Amino acid sequence: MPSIYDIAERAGVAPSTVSRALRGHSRISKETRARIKQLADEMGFVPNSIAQSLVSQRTQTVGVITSNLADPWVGAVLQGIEDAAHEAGYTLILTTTKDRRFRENAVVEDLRRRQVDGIIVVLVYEGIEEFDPGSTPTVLINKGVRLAPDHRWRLVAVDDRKSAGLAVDHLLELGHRRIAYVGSVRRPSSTRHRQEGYEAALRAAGVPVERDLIFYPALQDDLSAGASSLADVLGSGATAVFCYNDITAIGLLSECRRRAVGVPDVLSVVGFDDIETARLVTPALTTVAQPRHALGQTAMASLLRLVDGPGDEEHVYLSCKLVMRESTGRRL
Amino acid sequence: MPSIYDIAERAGVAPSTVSRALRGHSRISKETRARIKQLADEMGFVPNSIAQSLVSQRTQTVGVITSNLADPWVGAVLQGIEDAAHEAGYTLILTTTKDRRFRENAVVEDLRRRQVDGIIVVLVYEGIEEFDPGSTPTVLINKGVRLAPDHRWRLVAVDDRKSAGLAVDHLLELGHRRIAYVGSVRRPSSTRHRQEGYEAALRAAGVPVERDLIFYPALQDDLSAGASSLADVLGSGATAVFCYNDITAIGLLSECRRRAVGVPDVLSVVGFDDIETARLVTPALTTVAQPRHALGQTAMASLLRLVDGPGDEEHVYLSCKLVMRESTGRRL
DNA sequence: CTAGCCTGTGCAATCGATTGCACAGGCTAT
DNA sequence: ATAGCCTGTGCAATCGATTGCACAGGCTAG
Repeated sequence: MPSIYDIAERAGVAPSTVSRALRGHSRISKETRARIKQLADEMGFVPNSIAQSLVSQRTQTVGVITSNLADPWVGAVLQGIEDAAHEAGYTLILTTTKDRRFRENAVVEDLRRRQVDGIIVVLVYEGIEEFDPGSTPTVLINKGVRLAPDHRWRLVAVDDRKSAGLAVDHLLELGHRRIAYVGSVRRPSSTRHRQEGYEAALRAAGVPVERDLIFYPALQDDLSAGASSLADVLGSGATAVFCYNDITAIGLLSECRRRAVGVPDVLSVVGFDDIETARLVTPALTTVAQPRHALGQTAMASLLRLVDGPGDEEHVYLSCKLVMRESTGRRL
Repeated sequence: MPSIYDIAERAGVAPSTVSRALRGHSRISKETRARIKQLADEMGFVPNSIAQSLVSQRTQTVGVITSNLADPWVGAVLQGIEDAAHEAGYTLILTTTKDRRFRENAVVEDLRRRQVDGIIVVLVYEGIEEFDPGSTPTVLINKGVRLAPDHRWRLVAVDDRKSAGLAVDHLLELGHRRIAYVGSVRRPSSTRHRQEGYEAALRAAGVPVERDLIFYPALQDDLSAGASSLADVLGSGATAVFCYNDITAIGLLSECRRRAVGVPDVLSVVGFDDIETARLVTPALTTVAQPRHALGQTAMASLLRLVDGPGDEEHVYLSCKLVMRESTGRRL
């Protein structure tokens, strides 16, 4: 790999002249510049950004900490981050916590060694109170956690409360009055927010909130939790149900099929997340789509502002979109 | 951020002594070492790996080029790469081609600037004949492409031919004799390999290959392609069908439902890929699972060998596994 | 004719580590 | 007693760039 020294020698000038010629310094004569540029091309010169970083004290790099790369939600967010990073001339360094909570800090040390300009944390699990990014500018993207605004890092997240309202409003508009909520025991924080949104939407429509329309199936696995909740949901006299997430809704949907419960005729079902399967099942699932790509983009934009000036960034909450498909219909 | 110079000053020794103490050089006395280590801790010293890389000429970094991070297949492979990389003390630098073919070379230049020790390319599309990683050790993971063994880079891929055989053997064992194949017009290379595997399996069982059992629906979208092929498949008198991928199979499955065609009673259906949806649809889809995580791990292991010695690595083809679910059954 | 300015280039320090070589002092072996 | 060895530390070069300052030569202005 040729360096500017090799070019300098061949061109019969000093390395500093090569450096200046290549970066277009104004005091280098047109001829010298052209000659050096051509020589660099011929020799296949590629500037060593490691050396550049050492002097500039900037790596043009941001570290990304994810829980699990195989999670499609994480992947979509990551793509949003990458798009924004690429646009700004930044490159991503990727690490994972391998779904083991409290491993975040070990990972941060690695990133600090590598002198990342900033850190973005993308997690699907809750509970990272111990996390400490030190002095490195950090933005957190999380499915569920809602942080106090005085934390040292910034949060970009989905507004669970408002988004849940979207689903419930849709069911109300279809004429449903007895609407059930099936929550998740695994996500105490975000399920609570969605339940709050559910309740608020009902109240706003003048529909009383009834405790016996709210279910928290005890199973750890969302799919079977959803399936197991069907009996209760039907027993409660509900004509529609809003599920914590798509997996729960799909579990419930397949149980409907097994028991020949018509969807949406007998029961309307709404999920949350808009995973790929939602559009693939029959009937296709009506659900609330998270702006996954935008989460990533927004986080990156936020981080870049943090890296440049000590901007007083606020936490950002993005709204979701309702995606109407075939699993919801008018109350008959 | 304190450097070894700051520590040296405080400890009253030379920077070289600090460096040696911290890395456990044998000629540094026990006391000096302990004193310096403690001082480093107190000052919150973090070694600057940028500076280390400059002298060691190694960044302990591999560049990963992906087509699209939002693709779950890519995500799973990536996780395999990360696991193996982390184990070996390497960190990943992530870039994408944003699904635009022929952008790979632009991305490579970026990685070379950053002095990556090696490159792994993870693509879902075919056709990268122009790709040139230069002198950087490179391993390619691809869903479909089969390369001549004299290429400058190594390939880690799934053995499409053999894997397709798994699916067809399963159907043969269930007593099926008229087995259809639904291919994809979008993946000329890999669909051909799977079709070859399909034909080979039939022949091996003494079942003649019939051209009118092989379909290539003209639609670009796999889901509707699958759905649209059902009429032809049934018309051909097939009692079972092997689809190019899960999306095609799922499209076909939902068309079965719409037309009240019993699965697996009337028609057995097998897919390929084992996407998440395969286990979520009803009936759950029997399919061929790709060792996605292992693809990543193997590629990383291969790359590390390439980085160390100029090993004469061969291309590696991994086998898939059949996942039996509910969409296949005995021929009635 | 000379002081001062502009243009184009080189010198050398710097970023934060690593490492070959030199050297001082104490010890052992002959 | 002295040569030679070991131990513990420091000096200075190096990796590949960037950049403030110096300087030479040509030009313009007075």
